[in-house]
Amino acid sequence: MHLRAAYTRLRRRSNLVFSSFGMTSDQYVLLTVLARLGEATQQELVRRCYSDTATIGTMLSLLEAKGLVTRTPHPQDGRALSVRLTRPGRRLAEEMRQSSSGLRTDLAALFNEQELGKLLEFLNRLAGAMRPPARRTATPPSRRLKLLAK
Amino acid sequence: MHLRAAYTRLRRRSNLVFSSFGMTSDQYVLLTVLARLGEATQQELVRRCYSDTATIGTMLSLLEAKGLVTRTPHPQDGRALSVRLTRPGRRLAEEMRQSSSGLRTDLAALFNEQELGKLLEFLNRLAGAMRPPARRTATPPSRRLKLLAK
DNA sequence: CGAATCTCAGGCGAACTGATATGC
DNA sequence: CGCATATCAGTTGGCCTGAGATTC
Repeated sequence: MHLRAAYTRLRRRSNLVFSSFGMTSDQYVLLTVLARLGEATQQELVRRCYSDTATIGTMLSLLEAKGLVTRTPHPQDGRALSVRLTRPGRRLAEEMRQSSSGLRTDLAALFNEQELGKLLEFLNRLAGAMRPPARRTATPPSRRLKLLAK
Repeated sequence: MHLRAAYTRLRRRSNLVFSSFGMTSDQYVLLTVLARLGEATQQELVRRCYSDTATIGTMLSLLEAKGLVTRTPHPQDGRALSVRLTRPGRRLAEEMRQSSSGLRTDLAALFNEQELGKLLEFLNRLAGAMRPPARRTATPPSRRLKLLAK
């Protein structure tokens, strides 16, 4: 519940900030991750944004229509797409970052360095434990059955 | 981003657990909050679930249709509804709690008592800072203007 | 062949907005 | 009257599933 409270409120406030750009916090995350990577396959963005392929694909095609990203065939892997920010995309990401500086300042004021380290470590631990079951190339031979749907 | 990772993964895993009941983690939260309160107005559930009136209203009318909750006029306040779990509602909440015991065990194993205390305190601090602007019965006489929307 | 990347179609739960009725 | 509680209608963004095409 605490996690829920913190996350939903942060997201709500972020959405408020970004709504003036006609963007959402999820789209901001995507742009920011992309800005940091420079170039990435959709698959990689899926992992880094904790989303799924269909959603990321849809979001990217929207951002592409807005001229914020480009998607070109990946040189080494014909299946994949290489996604990059365009100049306007990079600019928008920067503008959004600046417009959320107040929010980030507020957040930074909440924790001292040591506390922040601990908090991030705790969240990391939690996210690690909740990692989706590692993709197995073949489903393990046998598995406890826990169906019992209502 | 860490908060995002932890929350989305936890929610995803929870949804997986609860999908066998045809329920979502949000609905589980609502049932659980209601079980703890015994009786509540929708407004109170909105606050405790960090949601909004329209969403809670829709969710409750669905749960009511399933026979899990009842909504009766509030005795003291004619505007409000008094929401309660039905017997089946209480039973389902308990079944869902049990079916998620494995998940909760996994979570509990991640932190010792002191760490858990710190984590909850940190999240509390964060949620507190992100609290939506306190409802003012009359907008305060003057207020720093920070509009500057794009 | 199996496995991975991506697209498409459809459906769904939850969030948000704006309007409305009603009771404080 | 203003304010609060709740409902309704409509829209949206994101998640999910299942199907298919393509490439490794």
